[in-house]
Amino acid sequence: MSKVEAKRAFSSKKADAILSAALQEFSAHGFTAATMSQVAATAGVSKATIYSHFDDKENLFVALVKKMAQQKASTPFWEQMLQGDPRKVLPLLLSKALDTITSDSTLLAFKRLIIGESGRFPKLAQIFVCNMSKPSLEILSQYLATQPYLKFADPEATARVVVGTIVYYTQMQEMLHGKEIIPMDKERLVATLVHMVLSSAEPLQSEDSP
Amino acid sequence: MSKVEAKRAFSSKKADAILSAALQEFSAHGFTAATMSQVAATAGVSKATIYSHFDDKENLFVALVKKMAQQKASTPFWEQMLQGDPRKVLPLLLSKALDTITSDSTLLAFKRLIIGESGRFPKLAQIFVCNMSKPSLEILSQYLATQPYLKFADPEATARVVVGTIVYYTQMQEMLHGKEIIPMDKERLVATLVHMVLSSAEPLQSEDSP
DNA sequence: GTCTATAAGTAGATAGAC
DNA sequence: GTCTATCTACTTATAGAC
Repeated sequence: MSKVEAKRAFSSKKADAILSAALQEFSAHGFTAATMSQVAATAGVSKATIYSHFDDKENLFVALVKKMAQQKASTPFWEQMLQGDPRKVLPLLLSKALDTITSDSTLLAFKRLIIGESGRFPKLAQIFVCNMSKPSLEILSQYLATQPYLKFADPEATARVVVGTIVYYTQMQEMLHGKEIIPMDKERLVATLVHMVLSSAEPLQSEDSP
Repeated sequence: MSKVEAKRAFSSKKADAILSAALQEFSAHGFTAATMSQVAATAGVSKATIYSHFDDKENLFVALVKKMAQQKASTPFWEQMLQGDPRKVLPLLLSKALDTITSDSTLLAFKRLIIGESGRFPKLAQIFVCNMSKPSLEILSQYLATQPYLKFADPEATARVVVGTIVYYTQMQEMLHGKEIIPMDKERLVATLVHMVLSSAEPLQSEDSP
């Protein structure tokens, strides 16, 4: 990659270090409580260097969210898992999704940040929705809509129920520290959700008798 | 109520005004960005008066959350709605719940605040879960478990799916400003969710043939 | 109990040396 | 391009008058 291209993509060694530090600091303390001095220290640069790369604190925050949005929009993983019989695929997928989401504490803190600042930075919340929520809903909805032996009356709405259940569970248990207050076994939830999804579909034609 | 009782309940005219102002300011700007000067101005008192009622800023925040938790834990409304045939009750209840949640912008901002600060104030997040989330789940779970003509394999998990769907929808559409990005008609979601809940239950015995 | 005035500290942002 | 040193504004919290 040429120097010009690197410049166009806003990526340099220092800038990356700054954005990485910004992720840490903003996630840990929130937008306002995070200080430019601490971001500089974590990034191993001076404050002045930050200001030479980013206009101001707000701008740094915007750049961070945009970077995370395009980086974490890794849908290919889900797409390759969503193939085959829902009775086999859904339990595995949802179980795996729950494990992945609950174990990524960096992403957890980042989501706290986005939601917490969504009132003051609506545009950034929309970037998050556009790049991270929308693709998940669309991929799952698409999968449900194209099942050969199952007819879902409203695949889009069904996808909302599925994703909503997963997201709500992780928010309650992990994000809001509700594990001990409202305990719920992960597999119980997955089993119930899968059962609800499958029983709501009409069998389109018997797969045993062609 | 005697003066002593009023004191015991930590309620005085000034303290109430301060807590009310704190709700506004913290909700609008977040914990750190909200200033004690602005809280004082909104409450119509001086900063020193705030510090005579509450030890410090953090303490004021804690007092606010505790007050909101006991005030907004208004379950009696839902309890009286949850009576009768689920096929009639659930559509009405869920539709009403969505309307109520999406229209209360004060509560919306407060939830942003709780989630945003849940990393730095885990205890407050737990108070929220304990007083606002847990009761909803329990009441709905109880209702599902006691249906005479429907047998739910796991009422608790089913309640998670229902509440999760509702909460996720309001978070996406309202909290994160996703209305135009991922539009979804409210009634479509309710219809699909109700269908999924009912179709997942086993008919316990015919209600037409006793 | 409540206010005015102020102390003490820290934030974001920049000027100028290298 | 990056750093050190600094400026200005604002924050929490309090001391002392009423």
